[in-house]
Amino acid sequence: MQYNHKEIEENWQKFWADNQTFKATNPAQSSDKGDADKPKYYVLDMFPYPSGAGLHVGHPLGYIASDIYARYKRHKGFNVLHPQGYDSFGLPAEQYAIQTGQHPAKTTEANITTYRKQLDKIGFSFDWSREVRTSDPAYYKWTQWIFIQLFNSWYNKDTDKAEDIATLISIFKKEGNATVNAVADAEIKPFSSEAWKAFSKTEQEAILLQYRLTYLSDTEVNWCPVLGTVLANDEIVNGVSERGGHPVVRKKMTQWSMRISAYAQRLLDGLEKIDWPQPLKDSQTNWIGRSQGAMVSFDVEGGTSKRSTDIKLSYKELEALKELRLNLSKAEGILWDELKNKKGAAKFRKKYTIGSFLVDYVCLSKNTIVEFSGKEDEAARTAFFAKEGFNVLRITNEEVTESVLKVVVKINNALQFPTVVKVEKPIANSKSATYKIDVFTTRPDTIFGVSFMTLAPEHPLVSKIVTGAQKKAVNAYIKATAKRSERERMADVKTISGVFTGAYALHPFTGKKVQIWIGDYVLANYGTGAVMAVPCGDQRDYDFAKYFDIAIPNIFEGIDISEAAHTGKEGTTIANSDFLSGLKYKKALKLAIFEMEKRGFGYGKINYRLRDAVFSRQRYWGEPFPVYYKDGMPQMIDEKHLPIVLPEVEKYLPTEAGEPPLGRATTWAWDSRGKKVVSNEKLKNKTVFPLELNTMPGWAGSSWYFNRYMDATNGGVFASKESLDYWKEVDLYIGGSEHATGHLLYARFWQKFLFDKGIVPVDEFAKKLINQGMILGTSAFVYRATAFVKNGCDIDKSNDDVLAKIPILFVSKNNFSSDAEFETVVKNYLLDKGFLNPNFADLVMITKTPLHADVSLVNSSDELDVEAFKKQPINQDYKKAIFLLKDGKYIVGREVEKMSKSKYNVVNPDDIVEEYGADALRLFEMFLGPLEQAKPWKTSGISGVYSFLKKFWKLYVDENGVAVSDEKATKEELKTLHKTIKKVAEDIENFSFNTSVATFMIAVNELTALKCNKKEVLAPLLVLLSPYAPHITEELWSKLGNKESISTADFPVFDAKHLVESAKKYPISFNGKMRFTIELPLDLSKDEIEAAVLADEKTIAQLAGVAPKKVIIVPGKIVNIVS
RNA sequence: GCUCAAGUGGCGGAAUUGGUAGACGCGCUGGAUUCAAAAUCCAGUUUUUUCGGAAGUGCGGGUUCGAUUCCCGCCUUGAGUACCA
Repeated sequence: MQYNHKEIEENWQKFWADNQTFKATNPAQSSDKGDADKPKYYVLDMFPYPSGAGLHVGHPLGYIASDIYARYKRHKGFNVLHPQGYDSFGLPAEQYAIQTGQHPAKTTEANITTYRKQLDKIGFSFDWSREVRTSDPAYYKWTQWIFIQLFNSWYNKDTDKAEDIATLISIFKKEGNATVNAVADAEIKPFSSEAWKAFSKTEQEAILLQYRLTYLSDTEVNWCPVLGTVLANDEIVNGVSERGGHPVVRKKMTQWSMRISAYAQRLLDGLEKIDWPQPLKDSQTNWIGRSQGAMVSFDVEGGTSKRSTDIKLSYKELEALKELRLNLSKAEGILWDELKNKKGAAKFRKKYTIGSFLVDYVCLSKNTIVEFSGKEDEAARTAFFAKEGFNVLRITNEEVTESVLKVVVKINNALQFPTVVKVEKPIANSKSATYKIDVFTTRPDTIFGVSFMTLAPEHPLVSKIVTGAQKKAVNAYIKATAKRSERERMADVKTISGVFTGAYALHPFTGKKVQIWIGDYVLANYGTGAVMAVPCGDQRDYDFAKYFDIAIPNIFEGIDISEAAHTGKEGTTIANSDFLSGLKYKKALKLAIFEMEKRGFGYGKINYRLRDAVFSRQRYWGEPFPVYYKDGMPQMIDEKHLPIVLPEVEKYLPTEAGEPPLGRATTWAWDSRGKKVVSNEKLKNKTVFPLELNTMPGWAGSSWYFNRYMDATNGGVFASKESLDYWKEVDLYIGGSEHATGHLLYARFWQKFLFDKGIVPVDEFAKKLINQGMILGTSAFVYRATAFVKNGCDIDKSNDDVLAKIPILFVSKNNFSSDAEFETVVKNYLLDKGFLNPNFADLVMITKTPLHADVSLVNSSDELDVEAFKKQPINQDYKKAIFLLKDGKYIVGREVEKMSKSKYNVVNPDDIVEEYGADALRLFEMFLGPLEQAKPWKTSGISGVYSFLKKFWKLYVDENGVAVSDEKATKEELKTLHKTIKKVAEDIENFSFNTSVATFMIAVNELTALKCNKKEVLAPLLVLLSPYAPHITEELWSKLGNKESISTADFPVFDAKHLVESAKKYPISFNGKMRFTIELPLDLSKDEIEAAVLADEKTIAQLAGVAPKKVIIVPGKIVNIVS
């Protein structure tokens, strides 16, 4: 009986589908399988976008790996959830629709059918009963629902989580917005509770919009005119659109945004507790871009500014303070032990200066001071602290020594119910200055090196401060900058440009005048759009100063800055900086911030690069928003009425008026009374309102699909609580690294939000993530000879004739090794065959042009099927071409490139499955190399795993059918089996699938050599191999008489006793170089080994009479003789 | 520029608490079988060699009895990212 992969695979794929073998059971569902008692394991692949091209062999790589792991976990007794679905909204289907008029839903449906067929052929253990499609209204109903939840939430920095907007409204009603510590729009005006109540409904809504986690605002967006839509930052690569490479410009539009910036710190912190690849974590860290520094406010010269006259704390005083902090009294120490563990919003500091007072403890976020009573100036202190907005709690030494817990309770109460509340004050500054320039800096320690300031040309202050004389130049510069696209500005980093505004700022410490410039090296949308320039410490500032001849004061001790700025910070000592002089970076940084805070013109701040994510797209094929507009204010449609289904349109293009495609829909208005979508004609009615015309971006649906799989068919809720609590999170997530700053960041953001709202039980959705490497194609090249008449030669009629005679010629790779040789070979051939007149030989030059040849025409020895090549329709022109062979073969050149149609190197998995079977494909994809690594595909290699499968089959089956005996296995056979169990289990746990395929090959080679046919060995071996090659193992499993699928058979247990050895072939090395081996019993002592080795004649020969200096013996491992 | 990852036969790759470098497979060479081919089986395949050996994991150094593995410097390739103050 021969191994017939086709028959076997078809049968078992049908069996699995008919029996729903891989359907995962939820705990609530009644189950005859008893799966709910098993521990759960959730294995997920990043679901694919079903493109028209179908799958190539690179796509299933990750799916095969996750499938092996899922199957392994089933053998190990887990209840495994392994679902699959489609990210089916997207641009390609829409663009196809624009070109052909075909509805994207239709194209998508057809593509999904193709994908499903291809996937089914590979034998995945997906639970298809849980399939999701993001474009299915039953699915996007819940995407819309999540959007509404975001709209109805705000981010409370005090509790550090998202809260219902109702809590915010009740605060507004009670005390206005002064006490609210929220992540919100930058420009929010303060108002009292009375003012809030006096606002109209629309005004109130406009204010709330500034706090909501998804909000509508006029934002500068990346507009791509060719695609007719906005793009998110991560959809732009090198200044052009990721899809299609079209130019992108900045444009102001009213857009929905997601307040992801509220989660910047938590997204960063969360990375520590998830097992994701380091490079991916690095790129998320980079993208979030946390930088620690200070906000500093500079006054613009003009008013009658009064400088703060506060006495600054000298370095000595600071040191003394530090001393105080370390030497606490007994009571102080006891209390500090309790307070220091408080984190986050109630974090305490000890011995801190407030104004000119030193307080014992302070919780800055809660504006609460705790100090021991009995200080001389208590009355003055209380008054000052109250003025500054602090709540003071006084305690006594006795209280603490008696019961520190009581004191802590007292403090906690004070924190919860503060009597005085601080008014969030802007940087307090000398009020007389007309304008201030706020800057963010990561190097407040270098503030004495400031010699000028630079504003972004777009900075709103520019027009206000520019002086008469400079107005013309400044305006011209702004105009010139605006004309340049973002891309030009980015590409052109080297050119230094800028204009002096004529205005001066005052250095906050020294009061010295510094020039204010504008320059396009300062970006309007990062930080405050302005920088304090420290030319000696920043290369860009340095270049700018050099170019415009501005002073470059040196504030670094012993550093030469005549050539370049000094950007290092460790080990540098600050000089010429007043109270900072003589300090190292770290201390100077702290002290500078300390002084700024004390004097009120600056404060320590953490800045993030992460911007809020624009959530509107001017496209058709995406989720519609559950939003209508009343009085220009967005209104959410009640969740009862979801989904709001995508309307039909005639054309998928924007309207003539420039509205998104949904602007073409004729039935796209919301009847607020009838609670349904109605015809636009009814918009005249007072209760009918226009619906949102934008759709959601591609990442909306993919930001939560992993939760939906847990309870995919639930019509009542997003997923039931029991299901969410049971499956919790993805245990293993496999997919490409290209989603690092897109999908994987947004999904983490939504998960954290859903967690805050108590909807999901965990705040990170995937415990472990693996990025599979790309499979590259191995392109094949043929080399065409092209003849030219050399430059400088007279071109006359005869030259044309010379070239006309030369035929199209392809030269086999084994004919030449260099371009020169190529030319010689071709010329010799042409001369030989009379295609070239020897008189003109020197006039003609031959060059080599490599052309892609279809890889399917090349065999495993790189030999091209020339006849088939000529027959290909695309090679019409080469029908009569001459192929210059060698040894009767045409050998192609090879090069590794990305798989793509245009390179003719795409391999379709269907063809591989047809010829070698799904099991061979699965084994081969794993055998190619480590999962995470990029590696080239070469179809010829598959013969190795294919013949392995045939050999494997032969262990069980001979000409007459199954030939497995019940005899006891030999020691050798058991050793092979257990060696294999151990290695394979370790490999799967470590995701080292390539090495376990090698292990299987070794096992089969050994068992074949031993002529093993014992069931005792062969039955467990089937289970071991079944995750990798499920079809052949199912077939043999049933042939052995089993009635159930192999998929839940117990994984064989490793028993170390089968691997125990009595002797070891010791490698004997001399000075670390292995020379020969000696077999010795393993139970010898060190001395016995040494004696035996030194007595051996090979050792004596090697030593050649020289006495060994030292003998190193590691029993069971190695012997090393030093001579 | 910065950050990260990786450099091992003709090719994909294996080997890490530092202990026999090149497992396994492809390709190649020779042989068996066959009228022939495919398939299958057997042997060989890092380099060099005076057939005893010797050298060898990108390059240079270091630590060690012993380094593909650890440390320092450099080179190359790949990926990500960038006027981020």
